[in-house]
Amino acid sequence: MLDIRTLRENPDAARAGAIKKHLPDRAEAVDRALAVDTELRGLVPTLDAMRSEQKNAGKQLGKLAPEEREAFLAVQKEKKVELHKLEEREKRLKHQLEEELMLVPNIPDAEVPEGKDDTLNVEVRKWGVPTKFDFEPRAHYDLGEAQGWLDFTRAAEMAGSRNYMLFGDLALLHDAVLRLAVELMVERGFTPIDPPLLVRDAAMLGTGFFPGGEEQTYRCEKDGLNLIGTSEVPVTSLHAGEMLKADDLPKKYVARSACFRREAGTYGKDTRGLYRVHQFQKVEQVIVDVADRDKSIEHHHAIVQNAEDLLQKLELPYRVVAVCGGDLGVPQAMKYDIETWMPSREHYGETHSASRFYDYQARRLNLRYRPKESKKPLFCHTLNNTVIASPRVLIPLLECHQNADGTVRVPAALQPLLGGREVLGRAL
RNA sequence: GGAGAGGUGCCAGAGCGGCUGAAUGGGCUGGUUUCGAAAACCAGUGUGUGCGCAAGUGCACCGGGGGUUCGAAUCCCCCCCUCUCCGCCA
Repeated sequence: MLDIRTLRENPDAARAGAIKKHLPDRAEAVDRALAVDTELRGLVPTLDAMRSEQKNAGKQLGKLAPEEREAFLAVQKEKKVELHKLEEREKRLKHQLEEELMLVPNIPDAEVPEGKDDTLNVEVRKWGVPTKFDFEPRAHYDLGEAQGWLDFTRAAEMAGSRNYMLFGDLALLHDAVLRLAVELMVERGFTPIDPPLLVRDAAMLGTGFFPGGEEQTYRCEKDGLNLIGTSEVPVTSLHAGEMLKADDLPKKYVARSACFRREAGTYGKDTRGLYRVHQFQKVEQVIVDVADRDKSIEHHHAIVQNAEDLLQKLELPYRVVAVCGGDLGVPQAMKYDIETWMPSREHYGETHSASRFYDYQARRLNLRYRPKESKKPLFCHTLNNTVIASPRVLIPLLECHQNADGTVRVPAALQPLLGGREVLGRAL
């Protein structure tokens, strides 16, 4: 969340930010928060004075003559009732302020392009060229089913739509690509993590998925737990409530986990194949560092580069886009997506999402560090990016690397993880 | 699931109705000492928020939320978490 002071000093920036994100109702939260804040600030001095008086009165009690005591206590009792009423109101206002503040989106950076949805994202750069075929290429679902690698029918039968099962070499490829991603990141100094998949609301709220993302989240109501849609949630929450040492920063983590998404409201969208599914595996990179905007931007570029390097090892053409305001999430200040070429879609399809938050998440998570120079604790900055998400990345892997006979070429980087094999599948 | 023990500042750990925002130790900062360092010694050092140019000062905060009381870190209730034992189980 934003600092209430930011709202007081520059409410227009917060409002404009929500508008740029095409969240007009969230812009209204700015004004509601400020109204509550004003009321609260009017109340507090009165309350402080009353409490101060009460405290001192208590200390004087012992000095009083016994016959004076009874009258004194009667007066104190009355004052207590009055104080209690005001304290109730203070409590309500504080809760309200917290609620409204949680609704106010992070302010998008100036460099975030204007636009209402992903069609207005702006291409930043491209690597490789969309694959050309001298034969009729197959879509991954046709290829996969023909090879006996994929079964959507039975998966849907037992688990509902948007489910899949991977078999044989495709199951191995899926695992190999995830392992390659983890290896690359560990080489680059990231600490591997296997995180919890079920988390409390605090983690969802802290990372900015709640309020707002409840409909996208599978919830285990019996235990009050939520299945994560990304390991960003448990990993960024790792140090919630802590006071980190400046010397221990930056923290760089890479987590591999299953991810679960309800995909509510996407009926009829991307219904075929492995593109939009309820459950997938993702390797995610997370950085927690000091509160320095330039450093955050630097990290941001670095984590995008990490993902690009992996895609290049996988020999997949991709492009990087700067995500526009309307396609930006509530907590993000700036986001790059990486889109990988998917022949069956005849388009680049989103495979990665790299966000920087500055201190927006850290503030919600109460994630702080003690800077070296000043002694005042500051909120950390957080960032994250996909390293790889599978099976979605299997779409370009199968489709771009397919041969005319239906076999699939294995990029050199993956061969050691697949027993040295250069080709998967049989001639169809 | 059953039975106990506990959650206090950056960390460890006392306190168990007012004199406690909190002993003590560690850490950290500054100083003395030293050619320099270590050690030793001295001093300072919580977080948030209000007022103030500042020095300073009011208030809140001892896992979270309620309650008792003129007054709660301390007493009572609920919840969360950690640990030990028993049961169950991968």
